[in-house]
Amino acid sequence: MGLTKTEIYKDEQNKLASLLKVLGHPARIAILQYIINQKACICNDLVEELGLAQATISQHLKELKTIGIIQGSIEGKSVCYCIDEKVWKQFQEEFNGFFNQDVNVKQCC
Amino acid sequence: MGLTKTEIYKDEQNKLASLLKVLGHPARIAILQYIINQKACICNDLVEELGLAQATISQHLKELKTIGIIQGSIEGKSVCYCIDEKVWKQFQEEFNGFFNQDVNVKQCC
DNA sequence: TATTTACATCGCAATATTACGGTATTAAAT
DNA sequence: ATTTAATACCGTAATATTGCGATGTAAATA
Repeated sequence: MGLTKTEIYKDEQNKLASLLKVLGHPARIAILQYIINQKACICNDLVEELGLAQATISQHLKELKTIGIIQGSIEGKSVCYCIDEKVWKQFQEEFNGFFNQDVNVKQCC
Repeated sequence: MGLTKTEIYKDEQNKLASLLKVLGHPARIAILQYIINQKACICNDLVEELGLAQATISQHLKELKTIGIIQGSIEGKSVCYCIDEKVWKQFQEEFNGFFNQDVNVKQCC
């Protein structure tokens, strides 16, 4: 075990859950916030901002890249990471679709 | 290792990440959707809807209860789970605050 | 009272995640 | 040409998560 049974869920549920899972780590939230506020964009700046090893930051950046929310472009010997606006907006819609839906609270509890 | 270094992040970042982490599993998304749509509310109904063992469903329900998004009330020998509307709305705001913020896409990438 | 039903909890095995040191690569600087 | 700097990737140890069978518990029912 330790393996999620993805087969039994709808594609949408798996997709939404996997996005939320990637975002469900404080380092990745922090990285996104730094990038969004333009406090840092270069990997090495993030290493100094957060107190994590370079290998660890690189790994988190990779996961964020996997879901497409950021993209990196080589800038000399550094890499500049930015939000992919298109994907960010897709996610906004995805999350709004779920979290901003009407909750049917019948008086069963 | 394998232990997240929570000390180095802001409280808000840790909080948001931990909410997202709990929601980052398809079973928990599916459970929330069933409850929201009133397709199921009783634990045992969820066991039949999803194809997971009762122990597993119970564990996922527990995690959802931990973040307060659902609450359970004893109903004879069953337990009825419902969305906690107050908490749900708090989460909406929390998520909207993050995902609906303006993304500063400077032309660095 | 004995049995059944609906859950929660425990304990385990399998797998995943987190964090990091070490190393390879590539580009700039010397 | 060598060195330095920035980063990706690999392997590994520690820990967390997933899923489930087994067991315990409380309420309903026979």
